Amino acid sequence: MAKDRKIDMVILGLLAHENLSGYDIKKRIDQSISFFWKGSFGSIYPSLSAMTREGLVEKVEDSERNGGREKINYAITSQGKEALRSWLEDSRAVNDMKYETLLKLFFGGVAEPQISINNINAFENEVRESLHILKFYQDNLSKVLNNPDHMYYYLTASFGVETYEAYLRWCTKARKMLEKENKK
Amino acid sequence: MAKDRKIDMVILGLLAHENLSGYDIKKRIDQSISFFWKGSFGSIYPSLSAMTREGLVEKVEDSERNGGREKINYAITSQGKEALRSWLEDSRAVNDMKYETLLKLFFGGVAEPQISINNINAFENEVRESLHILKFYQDNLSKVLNNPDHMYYYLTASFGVETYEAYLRWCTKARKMLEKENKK
DNA sequence: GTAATATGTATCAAAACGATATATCAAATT
DNA sequence: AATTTGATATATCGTTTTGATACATATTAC
Repeated sequence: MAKDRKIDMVILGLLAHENLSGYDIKKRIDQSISFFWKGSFGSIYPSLSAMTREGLVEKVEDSERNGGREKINYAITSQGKEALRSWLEDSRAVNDMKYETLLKLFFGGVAEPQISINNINAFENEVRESLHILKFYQDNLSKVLNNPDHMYYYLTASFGVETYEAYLRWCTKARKMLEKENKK
Repeated sequence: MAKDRKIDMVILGLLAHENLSGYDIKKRIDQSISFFWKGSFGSIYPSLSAMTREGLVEKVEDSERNGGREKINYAITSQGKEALRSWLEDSRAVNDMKYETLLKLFFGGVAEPQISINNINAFENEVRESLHILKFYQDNLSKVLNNPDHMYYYLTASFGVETYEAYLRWCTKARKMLEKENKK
């Protein structure tokens, strides 16, 4: 992977809006972008250390600490903002998928069709659930499109809705084909 | 990541059909499944060594060597077939996305809308190209559906076509919204 | 002839994952 | 009042994967 650290951009992007701790960053990732990007503590904390050393972020006082245990808050620096911008302005982007469901389906021929049907059903259930949540986000965001930031969030949510609905259409077609095969 | 090595299943799945070398495996991955799963030499060769040690695959003679340099061919063992099957029969699957395009869009608010339009255009061009190839595959596979294996390949190709077309529809909508914002 | 390209195996540093360790604090339970 | 539970919070470890590079042989092009 050598010399890239995409997690840096995730963190810088989030810090561009508000100061956050490593724990907060993880929460934001899980809540808002996890359907198209994930991040673990094992990459977040080392990235914060590295970026502090490199001057892209800096530690700030834990203001408004009303209870809860002490936390280390980070702020983006002007250098960090520059790094974020130049990444944004570079239209090259790597979109990397790992669909274990498709991997199993691709090799489905070594087992009975029913096995593949089960795998598709499990996938479909997960997708249905996530789609529900995504639609809820999309709906809420559609009401605050006057705020430019929210428009960007709305567009990513819409991407999710559009693709997840495509997944479900495919599930129906694929299952039909496999059930036909199963009856042979 | 600890204790999983998904690349093992990719290799076992491919070896279930024919004996292959590490180099061949890489080619098969790039040609057939790269739109939903990737694999590098840096994971393939260590996996082959580990699985040989564990008895899931074994080295076989390089039959039909008509020129070309010497290669190390591998075959799946009965133990390997068992491992492949029990993975297939487990309907739990992790589908993990890394859409750098969406990441950039999510943080689009820190730059001008034109930047995001450029990013979407770059994405759209890539998708259009891949869709072309996927449709070609799908078309060819639709003619040989009598072979059960080909049906599974057809279904994965169809998944790609369905989702890539959804991507393109979304691109058009997103661009429109951003162009409106750009004129403000 | 020789330069460029394709074939082939292998390893390395860096990045990311998922699990785990450790600790603090608030709320609920006993 | 003491204890357990669970949320908050930081950090690190072993494992997997990536992408780059090294190295060597065979084929094709000029």
